Amino acid sequence: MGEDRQRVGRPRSEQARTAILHAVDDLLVEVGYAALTMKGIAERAGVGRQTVYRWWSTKAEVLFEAAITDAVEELTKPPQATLLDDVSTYLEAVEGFLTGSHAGTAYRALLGEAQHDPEVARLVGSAALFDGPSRAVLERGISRGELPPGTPLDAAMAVLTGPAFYLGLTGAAVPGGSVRAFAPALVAAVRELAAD
Amino acid sequence: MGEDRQRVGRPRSEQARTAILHAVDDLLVEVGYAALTMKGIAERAGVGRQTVYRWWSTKAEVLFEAAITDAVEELTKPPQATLLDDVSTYLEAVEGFLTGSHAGTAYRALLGEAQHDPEVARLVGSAALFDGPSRAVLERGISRGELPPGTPLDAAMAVLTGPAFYLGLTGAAVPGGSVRAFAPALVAAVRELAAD
Amino acid sequence: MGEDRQRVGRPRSEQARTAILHAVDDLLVEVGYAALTMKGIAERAGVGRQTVYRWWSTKAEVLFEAAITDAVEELTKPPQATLLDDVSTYLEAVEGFLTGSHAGTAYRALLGEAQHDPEVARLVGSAALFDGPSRAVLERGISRGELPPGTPLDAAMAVLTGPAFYLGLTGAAVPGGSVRAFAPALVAAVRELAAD
Amino acid sequence: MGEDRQRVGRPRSEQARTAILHAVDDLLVEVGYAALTMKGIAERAGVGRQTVYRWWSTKAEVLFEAAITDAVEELTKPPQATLLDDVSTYLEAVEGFLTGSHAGTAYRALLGEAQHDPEVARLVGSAALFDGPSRAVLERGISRGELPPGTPLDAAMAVLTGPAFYLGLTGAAVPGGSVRAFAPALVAAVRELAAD
DNA sequence: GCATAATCGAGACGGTACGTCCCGTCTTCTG
DNA sequence: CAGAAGACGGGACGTACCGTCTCGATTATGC
Repeated sequence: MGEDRQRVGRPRSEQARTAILHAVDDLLVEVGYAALTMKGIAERAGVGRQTVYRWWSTKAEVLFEAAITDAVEELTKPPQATLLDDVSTYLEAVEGFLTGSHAGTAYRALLGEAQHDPEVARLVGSAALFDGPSRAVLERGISRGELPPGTPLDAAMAVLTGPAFYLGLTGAAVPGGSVRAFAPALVAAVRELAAD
Repeated sequence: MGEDRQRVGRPRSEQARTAILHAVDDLLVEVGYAALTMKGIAERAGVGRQTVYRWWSTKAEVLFEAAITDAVEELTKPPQATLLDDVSTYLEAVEGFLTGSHAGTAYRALLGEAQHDPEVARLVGSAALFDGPSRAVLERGISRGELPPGTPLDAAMAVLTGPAFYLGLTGAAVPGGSVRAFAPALVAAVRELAAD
Repeated sequence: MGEDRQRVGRPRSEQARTAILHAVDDLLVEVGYAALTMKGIAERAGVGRQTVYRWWSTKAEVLFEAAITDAVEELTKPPQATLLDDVSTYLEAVEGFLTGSHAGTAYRALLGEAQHDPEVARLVGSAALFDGPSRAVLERGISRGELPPGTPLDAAMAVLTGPAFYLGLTGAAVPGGSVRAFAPALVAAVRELAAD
Repeated sequence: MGEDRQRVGRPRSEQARTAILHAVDDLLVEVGYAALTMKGIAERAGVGRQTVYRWWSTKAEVLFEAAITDAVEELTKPPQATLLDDVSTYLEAVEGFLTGSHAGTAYRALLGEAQHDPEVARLVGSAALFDGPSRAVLERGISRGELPPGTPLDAAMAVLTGPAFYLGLTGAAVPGGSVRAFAPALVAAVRELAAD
């Protein structure tokens, strides 16, 4: 596949790698994405600048690797008994992730950067962060019989994720105080999609 | 308020102001937001650097002023005969704005910057770009009797805007080829919101 | 000539210029030429790095400007009564300059750099540091009648300067303890040159 | 002395050693001394970096070993019939060596480095490159009876070598076109030295 | 003939200077 | 007296070498 880079010579230092990922995590919280620099990351990690560049091209790539695993975990919640509960839980997870979490801050920074850098856009797009969790909710709904088997998943995923995503990204206040209140409406929307 | 800044001396050059706004517009297209610099804007406008800083603090502010009027115009479409048509037209406008338009590129860049700069977040938040157009669609629905008077507008606006916004910002492919296909589902969702 | 660079805009800061020249002088003594860096010069002078590069391309150019005036002064001694005394004094000046003086250290460093950088070679060659003083010694000898008017000056200058230069550059011990002892022999050599 | 370094283990590779010396020779000509790097030498020689460092500390040391043998050879010319011819031939050899030869370029580079690195100065001083050849010329003069037995050799060597050395190092044009023209004057100077 | 040991090429490591770019401020001349 | 021009101190950029280190592989000696 390509995973066998370099067979001779000194092997890559796992210690340096984790020090860099930790440094980028810490610095994002401490100084914010705008003030995050490759120089700063290297110094914080106690690592040569070249060592960072050797394995990642931009601060976006480092941040992506540092944050994406946590991000997926935060969005994955245990199954609920009903579709409505499942959707409510998912919406809450999305809201919490975007507005209150560490990994979510990293994701928003990356998505922001993606708006003016196609390279980062490709990187972030490759994660398709919300796809797995939202698809799981829908598939559980189908297997429970709460949704017809022909439900168009891609469209339904966008319907489930969109509103909370929009509120999180624009920083708008959540109407009604909690995004859980959207659940019945979005379930209705998904059923309507399936009916077409 | 403070509209009478400077009563003696040479008055502010309107010519310089518009040259700067045009320059920022052009440069955004030509080099992208990341490579947009205050230095570059001043040079392109044929203007001293200080003159730019005198009226705007950051490139985000210049861009905001240059793009926001166009943005509102692009999102405002003539009323349609039915709620369903109105929603379809609105969705199409949002999609076209975010993915295909000049002003939309500026908006996405600003929203991106807002993810890592609270100052810009405040600026972009103050525009609440989608609020006017989406509220208008809903109010027309109410006045036509297609929606109950008690429909919760803020929540409904997020439901209408969210899916297209999500697809536009993440660069995902639109399921079914057009966002118009979401209209029936979103109308159903809005009605469900109103029913609670 | 070209001395009128920049007629508009902020003028060059004389304060920065002298701070840089002093810094380079100090650093040469403190850390030596090899450890002299543009970065170090700028920091020592309390000046931006770009400000150094704006007016000089290399550390050699800065050092040249900082040292060359002093160098000429050190090599210029008051006229003596006889050619022999004049030559002795000149030889002593050359020796002292190359082995014991501040400006001489700078000159040796530059001449060293000139051996592997043609640009520096041109710069140092343009100074022709020993030409003025050695020619003056010879012309006084001619005007006193101690040397014939037809004495070939260029060759005589090389004969007068060469031995002390050779000893100074190679770091060899001076035979007899003082380079003054070479004077009678070199006067004889110059007379022989003139006789050809 | 210390010639028995390592008695067990893999012996030093003579092949690597000569590859390094050849590489340094080639690179000096191709890129010049300033752009000569230990990294470049190792890569050109097809050798690990450590292998170079194991046997030489600096690029100056490698260059010294690569060039010094050739240098001595170039300065050693067959004896001539008379002192004047011997001196002329020597002067020509010095000039050709410094300005036209491969080994001379290396010597000039090393002498240049010696001006700002005492370690290199010691190394180059230890060679005393011109001592052997110039002393030979003088001793032949004495044995032929053209010079008195008491001629002070060290001073005479500096007188013979200095002018051509000065012209070669400063890159000045040779007055009269050839250094051979200096020979009678320098012979006169040496005789005057002996007479004191 | 098998362990020991020093060499080899390769290449990653922590550092540091390079020369460039832009930041936001300042100081001059020009209209 | 605003505006253009452009120099100022500062600091990050991405690159190149530095000299050291850690690999696996190779090639001698000595038990």
